[in-house]
Amino acid sequence: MPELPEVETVKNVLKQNLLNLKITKVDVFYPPMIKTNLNEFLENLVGEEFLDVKRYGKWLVFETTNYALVSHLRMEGKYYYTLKCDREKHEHVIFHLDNGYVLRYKDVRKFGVMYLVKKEKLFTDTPLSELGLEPFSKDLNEDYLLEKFKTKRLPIKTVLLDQGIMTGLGNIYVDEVLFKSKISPFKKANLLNANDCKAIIESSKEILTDAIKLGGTTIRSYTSSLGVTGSYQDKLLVHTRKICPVCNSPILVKKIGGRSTYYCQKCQKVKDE
DNA sequence: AGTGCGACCCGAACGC
DNA sequence: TGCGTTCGGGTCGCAC
Repeated sequence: MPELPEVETVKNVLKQNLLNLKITKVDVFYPPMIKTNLNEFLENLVGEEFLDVKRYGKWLVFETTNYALVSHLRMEGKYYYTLKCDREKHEHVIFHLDNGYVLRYKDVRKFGVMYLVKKEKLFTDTPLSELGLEPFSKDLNEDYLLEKFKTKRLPIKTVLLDQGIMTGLGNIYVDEVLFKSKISPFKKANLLNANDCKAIIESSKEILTDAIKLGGTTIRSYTSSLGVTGSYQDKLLVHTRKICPVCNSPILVKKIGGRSTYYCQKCQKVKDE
């Protein structure tokens, strides 16, 4: 389930493989995942060369000669880079390359999406325009979070999943960040103070840095795909755990905003409410 | 504007 | 064993 560390890992592997290769043909087998004009997607990438691969939040961006191909893996999207071969089940987009290889996008649940825009439209005509700050941004500080949080009466868990405030955290790492910050996931965001915000920022950076080093988290049994076989799952402190590693209390699981939330009732108390 | 929730998908896991 | 049901993961779109 790709969150920031998984996407970062995939990005790095793709970048190692794709630079300077040209696209000779594009196949789309599930058109609804292409959110910009389908014919332009099929035609405009032909002859384009991969110049860079970047990550913004959980989004992948392939920069080509003239275009930006924006790709979100959602929960199960994967890329494979292999010698040309037959399409396999659940592969929805195949980019043919000028070295005899293909870049294949596989997504069992078909939740992933792609956009193709002219490079200069990347931050105006795609969902990237809606993203908040990167966790590692210099502009991410207590004041920024306090300002964003002050109008939000939703649980902090829900607010940290809002990619328009801070990008990159998903269901797993949000639980980890709140545990490390000793903040209850139920606490209303507008009730957090500067110290809470500071803790969230520091925890996020530490956890994401650590997870990137380990190649991300692999919770479900993934077949080996490009980049996505991390080992951070072994370091998770609350998510999927039964016993709190700090105080040995049972870890509780409850739904917040429809999402399974793991937390320690003793270490993560709701204060000042 | 903020909030709540269904929709999008499909296979694995679960219950009977 | 076989069947039906539930669940999950990120984001969007709609209604209030």
